[in-house]
Amino acid sequence: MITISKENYLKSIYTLAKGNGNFVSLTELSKELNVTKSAVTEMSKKLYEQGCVKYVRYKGIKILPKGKKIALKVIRKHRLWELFLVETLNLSWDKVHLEAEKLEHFTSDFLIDTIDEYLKYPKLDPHGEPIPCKDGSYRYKINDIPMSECILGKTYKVTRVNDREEELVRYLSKIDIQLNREIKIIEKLKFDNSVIIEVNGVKHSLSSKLVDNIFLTKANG
Amino acid sequence: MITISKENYLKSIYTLAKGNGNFVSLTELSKELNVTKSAVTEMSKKLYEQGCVKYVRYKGIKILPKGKKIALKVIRKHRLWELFLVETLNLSWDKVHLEAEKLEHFTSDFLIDTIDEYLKYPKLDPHGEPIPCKDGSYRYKINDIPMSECILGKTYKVTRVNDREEELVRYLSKIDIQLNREIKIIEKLKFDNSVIIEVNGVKHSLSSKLVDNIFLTKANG
DNA sequence: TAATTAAGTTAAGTATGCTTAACTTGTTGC
DNA sequence: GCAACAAGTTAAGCATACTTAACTTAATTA
Repeated sequence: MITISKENYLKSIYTLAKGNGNFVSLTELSKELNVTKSAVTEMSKKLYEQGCVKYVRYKGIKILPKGKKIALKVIRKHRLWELFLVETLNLSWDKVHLEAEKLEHFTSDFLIDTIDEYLKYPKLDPHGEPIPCKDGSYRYKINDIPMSECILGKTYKVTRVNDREEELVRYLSKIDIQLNREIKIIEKLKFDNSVIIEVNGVKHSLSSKLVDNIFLTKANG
Repeated sequence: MITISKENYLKSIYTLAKGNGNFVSLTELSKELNVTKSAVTEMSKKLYEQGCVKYVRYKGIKILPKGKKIALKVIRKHRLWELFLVETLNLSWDKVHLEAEKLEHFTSDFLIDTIDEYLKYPKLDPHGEPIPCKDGSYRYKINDIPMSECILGKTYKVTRVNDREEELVRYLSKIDIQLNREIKIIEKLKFDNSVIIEVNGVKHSLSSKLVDNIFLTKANG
């Protein structure tokens, strides 16, 4: 039986491995899911028994095709819900993550396919994350870099933000950053890894944590 | 803590008491919720300890204001979801009940209020059931009778059907019965409590179980 | 009124998914 | 190589919400 808890574990394993299918450490997982390491060990064994993951004691956990399929299905539901709520109800992009986090587990395949069709098979969710297709493939390939890796003085376009950090998204709205907004990298401070950027002529200092969760693409021209 | 299971118990207690606040038998509840009587006994004690119900051993269970508030909130979420899915995604009225049954427990007050506003504070769901307001009151008072109590030869309008019976709703669609459709009571068979009706000039025999779940109002003229 | 039956209760047990506490394993720096 | 520490595991225990089986209470009816 794939429970809601298992869906969440698989989603986190897939996400933390960044789609590479790498091993994920159990400590990392426990932090992501806000549970103890022992809870993760226990669940790892169950997911292994169900053929969803490869689990090597003292090493970590790695997603397998069966688990990946489940993870992508949940991610698909999450991102389509986010976009649907923004599109139909005009919810702001900082409010949809938490709602989608719950709805994703209680939506039939039929309903999510209907939503997909209604939205005309969109490629990206409101935070710039690609939406998996019904068959588990992506309609869009990510091609951006975290702000921390950007080059000084250049101008970029914001193409993706981490929706799991509600406060981050809310703060970005506040300083008038949204998807496709052009920003310029003014300064990168080595000592705390913060970055100073310019948006619409206004300068802002972004902490290291913010900088790791904002993804950019080179602006055309 | 009000869990999903408790929400479902309270919803059923409220519904089975038909809003009168009467005692509900535990056997009735166990059938409604598809659990054993012992499970109901156990939960009754918990709901009593939380002040949601009055529970008298060997007698039954009766909803209290605290429990009623929770039940109405869940019912509100259920019915608004049903209507929202019909309105935005064009789902048919026989497909929305099961979806709403899950979504109702995972929808924030903020989200459901937004949906309520989007739908312009509707009075009725797709099956003709009144939708509770945010404050727990009803915008609409039911004023119909079950088909079993209708008078021979008269013409009525279908104003409400029991959405919990998916098959019933699907069958009604099949014989072209929808809300506000006019039907005429042709014959009532005593021996099995079935009723023969006429819809759009076509006669249909409806079993006792169907007849108990369809509610009618006298047609004007 | 006593027997029968339905309704309701209790006790013991199960699965899931957590926790804490004590432990083992693996890795890293000196 | 080994001490120190982080990572991971194990064991015992808990809460929720079920189950089955055996029981008690209440209502019905002959």
